[in-house]
Amino acid sequence: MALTRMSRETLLPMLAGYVLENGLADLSLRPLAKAAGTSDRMLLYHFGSKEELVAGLLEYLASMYAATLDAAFPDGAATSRRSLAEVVLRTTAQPDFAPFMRVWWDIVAGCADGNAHYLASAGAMGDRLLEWIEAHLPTDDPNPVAGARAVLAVIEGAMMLRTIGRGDIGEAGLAALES
Amino acid sequence: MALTRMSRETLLPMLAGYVLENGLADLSLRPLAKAAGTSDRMLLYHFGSKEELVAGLLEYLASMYAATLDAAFPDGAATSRRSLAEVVLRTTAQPDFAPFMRVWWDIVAGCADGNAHYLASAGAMGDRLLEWIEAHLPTDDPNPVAGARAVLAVIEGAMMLRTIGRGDIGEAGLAALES
DNA sequence: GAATGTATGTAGCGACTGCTACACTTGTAG
DNA sequence: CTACAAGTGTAGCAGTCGCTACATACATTC
Repeated sequence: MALTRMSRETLLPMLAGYVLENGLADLSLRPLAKAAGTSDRMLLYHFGSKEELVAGLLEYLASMYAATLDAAFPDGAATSRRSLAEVVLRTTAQPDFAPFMRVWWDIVAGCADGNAHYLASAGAMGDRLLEWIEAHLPTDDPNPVAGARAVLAVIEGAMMLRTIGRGDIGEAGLAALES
Repeated sequence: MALTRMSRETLLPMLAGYVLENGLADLSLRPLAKAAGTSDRMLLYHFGSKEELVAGLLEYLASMYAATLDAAFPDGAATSRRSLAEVVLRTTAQPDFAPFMRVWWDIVAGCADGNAHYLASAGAMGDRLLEWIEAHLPTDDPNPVAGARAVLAVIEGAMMLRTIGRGDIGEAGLAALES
């Protein structure tokens, strides 16, 4: 019997795993605790309240996302804005990415609800992706700052369209990046 | 005391009003019924179950959205793809539109969750907006089919970025439509 | 060895959830 | 006038929610 002491740090990865599988919208403490091998009582002990737990979780997910980004996508500069967008879109379409996408839209919905924690995390993740895009644009891109924003907007739109079952529209929309 | 008989048809507008104000994610029957001047008991009587009620609600919202679209946006063809996107983006940024946006992201999150009702409604709304865009492109657009898809992808991306507090990125991303 | 602070289990609170049973009133049709 | 279906109020079901009270372990410190 490994009576391993738990802390926020040891718990967060397991909690994140559960959330990635079950979404963030209907999160409740008891099943979450069970999945992490503890009790709702202890989650509240470590985090103080559900709200603080979710806040910590979002921060953790954002850092996890930042760490994943470089690993998930190939290195080097793309040959064009459009091909860069295609790479990102193709990668996020992988089944491994689906859980993260599901949580992502929960976060966006939370932002629309005015939740400050959600806004902070979503903003951080958006900024992180923008940085990554800007760093991977073709080296001869005439305007990397504007280009990265154009690529990001098109990518996010295509992702949303894919989520609502209109992936074909999103892919056709990539043509916007042809200059 | 107007003991007006209620039916799905008379209820739906009030239910939609409540949902637009309170979101779709945490919808529960009792407050919803109260807002509509009835009881949870009667909502279930008229709709059979919460799931059917929500399905009817989504259908109603989709039709409401279709009807609103033409009214909300000015008539006539735009002068460029970009200016068309700007009009849509500016219009959806109006405070009147905020409730609908909030529900919209709830619907998208529901789609990511795999809910078929949500997928059907979201798809219908996406298609409707695509049609509207295609009809309002500049008359001399070389490829309206592709152009509408490009505009839609950029718009939706910009809307999402605005929702997560990165409206500036979205606006800069409109540059993708400069050809 | 006593005291203290950290960690954990059990049990339960009040509020809320979708939903149902049952009785009652209506409006309408025969 | 009667019969029947549609509509509605009251009450309550079993379940879940976040959260708390209380008792208890254990490890460290004095």
